[in-house]
Amino acid sequence: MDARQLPLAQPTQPERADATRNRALLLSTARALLEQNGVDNLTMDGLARAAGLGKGTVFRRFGSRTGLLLELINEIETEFQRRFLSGPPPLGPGAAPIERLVAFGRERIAILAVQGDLLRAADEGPDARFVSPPRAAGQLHISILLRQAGFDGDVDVQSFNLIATLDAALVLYENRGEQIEMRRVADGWEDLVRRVARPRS
Amino acid sequence: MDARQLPLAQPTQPERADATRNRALLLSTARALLEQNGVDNLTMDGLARAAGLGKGTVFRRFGSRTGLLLELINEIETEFQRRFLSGPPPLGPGAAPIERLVAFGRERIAILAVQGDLLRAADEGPDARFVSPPRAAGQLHISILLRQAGFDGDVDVQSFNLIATLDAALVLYENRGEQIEMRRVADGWEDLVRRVARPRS
DNA sequence: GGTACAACCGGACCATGGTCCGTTTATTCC
DNA sequence: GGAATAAACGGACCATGGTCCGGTTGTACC
Repeated sequence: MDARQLPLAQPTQPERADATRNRALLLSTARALLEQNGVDNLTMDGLARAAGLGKGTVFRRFGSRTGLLLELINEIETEFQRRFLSGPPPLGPGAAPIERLVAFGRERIAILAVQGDLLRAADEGPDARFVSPPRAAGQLHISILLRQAGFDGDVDVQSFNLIATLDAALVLYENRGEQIEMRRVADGWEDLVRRVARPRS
Repeated sequence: MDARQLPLAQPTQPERADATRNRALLLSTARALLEQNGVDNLTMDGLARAAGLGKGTVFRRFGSRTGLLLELINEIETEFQRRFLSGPPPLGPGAAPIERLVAFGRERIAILAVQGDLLRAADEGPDARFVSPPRAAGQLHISILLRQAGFDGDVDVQSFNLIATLDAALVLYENRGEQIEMRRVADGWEDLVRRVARPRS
């Protein structure tokens, strides 16, 4: 059992009171703007102005637009993580590894169906896409389950392959661009997992 | 047998002579800049200046930076496409479908090992990533081979899943970020394909 | 050749992510 | 409370992808 958590979730170094206040203000303002205009229209400058702060402040707090989105997503990801790490089966511990894997993907896809746009926007940038802590946590989880299931292949590589299959942009494109219902995508995940997990030859 | 080709490869509507000339000039200039400075330092304005043309011209010819990169890549993709559509086996026709699938991924990964940065840069943008003609062609190819192999699952969804596994950014991250040798990535592809293609249950 | 028109060209202009640095302010320690 | 310091702040500034439109030029047709 690996207890790695989202770094975002743990309290960071002591932050000055005004900084903390502004972070909270920015996050709530961002959420409001998000709900109102959608993620595509959330600009850093606009957020700064709406919060009555300077643009520099926004960047200092979150580093980049992606960083901001990552914090906005944090709640969703943390909740998901909690559920697959310690929630009820079949997602959480207690069910067979394969069943947990199946549930993991199905849950993920269900989340994407609802929060897809935000999740997708959050891992933009061709590089940063793989560095995000939530993604790393999910991949680690897959690795662990694969091993527990007695997977007899290259766990590292296959965990990359499996999680790539749950990429927000990919799933959203299948669904919206290609008109494939989420149900089929989810069934596809289950089928893939079961095929992959069977002993080799 | 589906003869769909890269739209890029077929001659488009008659283009005025100066336009054609400038397109060629821009492409060769871009290639020179690319070799010299790397893809990250190729800017549209810089290209225009280096070619002695206006920025608007560059955008008119290629639509966007991604469009330009797509044309730069066209040669590589067309060649690859030719090989898997009509080249010698096991990549081309003549080998068993599964073997062709295996060869397809291995070849793709080999190409990424060499031209990775350019290929990755070419499908940026969270949306446009799936629309690019080369990708569509590759996915279609996978679909066809899966069917020929008698695959008994959801071909559409699994072709998405399989091709996602060969994404440039993903493979490059495995290799460079996680220090997984390309050989392992390629072996992982083969293993994945063979597992997926076996009859269900 | 001349004329008309569509296509092309250029570069000013815009939007937005990100950086910089002089100024302000919270905090700590006397 | 006051001084010292590190952190935070703000907004001007930069780079770059992308748009626009008035002027130019290739091409077709007479």
